[in-house]
Amino acid sequence: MNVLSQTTGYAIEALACLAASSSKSMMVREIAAETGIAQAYLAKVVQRLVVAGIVDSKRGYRGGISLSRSPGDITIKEIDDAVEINRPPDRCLLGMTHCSEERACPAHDYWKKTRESVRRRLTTLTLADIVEFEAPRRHAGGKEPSPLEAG
Amino acid sequence: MNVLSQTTGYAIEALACLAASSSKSMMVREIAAETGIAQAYLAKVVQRLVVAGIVDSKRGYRGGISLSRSPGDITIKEIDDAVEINRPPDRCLLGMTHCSEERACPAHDYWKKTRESVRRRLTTLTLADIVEFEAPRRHAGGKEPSPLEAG
DNA sequence: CGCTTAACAGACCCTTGGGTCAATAAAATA
DNA sequence: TATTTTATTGACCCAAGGGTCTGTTAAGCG
Repeated sequence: MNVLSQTTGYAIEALACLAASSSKSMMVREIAAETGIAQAYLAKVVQRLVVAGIVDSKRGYRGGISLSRSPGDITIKEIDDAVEINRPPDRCLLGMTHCSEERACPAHDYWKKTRESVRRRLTTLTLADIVEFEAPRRHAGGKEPSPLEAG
Repeated sequence: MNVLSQTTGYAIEALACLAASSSKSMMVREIAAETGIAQAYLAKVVQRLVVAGIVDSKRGYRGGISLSRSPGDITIKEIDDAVEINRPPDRCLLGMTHCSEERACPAHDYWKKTRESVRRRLTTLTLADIVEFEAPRRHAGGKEPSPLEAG
């Protein structure tokens, strides 16, 4: 489990941005501009979300991406699983390579419980929670003036 | 904070091996053989422990390394700090890059508490605990018990 | 139809952690 | 003193995550 990667963080931010938008569909370019994530890389991340069925995409003129479900039905854990393709197995808290269920380290049970707690948190937390939580700072205007909004 | 690196795990295993040994001093080569850690790399890891003052070293004939203090006085956190030279700052649970004390993510407080709990655990746990915990399997006879042994 | 547009896909780059290898420095001993 | 021995140091190697760049495909529009 560990902590979510920077890339997963991008996915969450992007999806939150998409969910908070008034328009159902957005271009990757717009999301990149609004979140400050590098566009080329975000495109790759989004692709994984498409494959996982979390977002729908449409190519070409007036294309873009949109959520395939309601934000409340998209869990953070799900996003993480979609992005973190072939992730390494859970690591021992103490970094010991031979630590396992049969051959445990002194912190094994403690860490197992902690991981479990985190996992619960991630399966409980949905995209809707993220959006709601970020709502205030969105209204505050944010740091990036969002050049596209002016149209 | 996150989880300790594989390298820190090596350091812990090596120090535990050293602490459990009947002889006060051991050669890096011996520790490598006993723990299964690659000798050349272990030498580098040990070096950091020397610099941090956790182990003393003596070069040349009949040289080797030894603990500078009693195992009960060496905490896991301390070992981690010694090994993890210029470590990156704590990351957000959700991987969000802009998450900070002022601009928190929905899991920020939860994760802060969890990290704190882990930190306490690591400052409490000492090398002596590791040794004690591993004592049984040490008596069981070597690293790979070789399943055939039962015969 | 051709043009434009935006998602998609692949090759490539850079940094970091883990790891090897060869040379160097100091301590004991013959 | 020469030799052996072991820690120490620096150069280099490899894989993975994060990131860029250059196309290629599929939509809409005139």
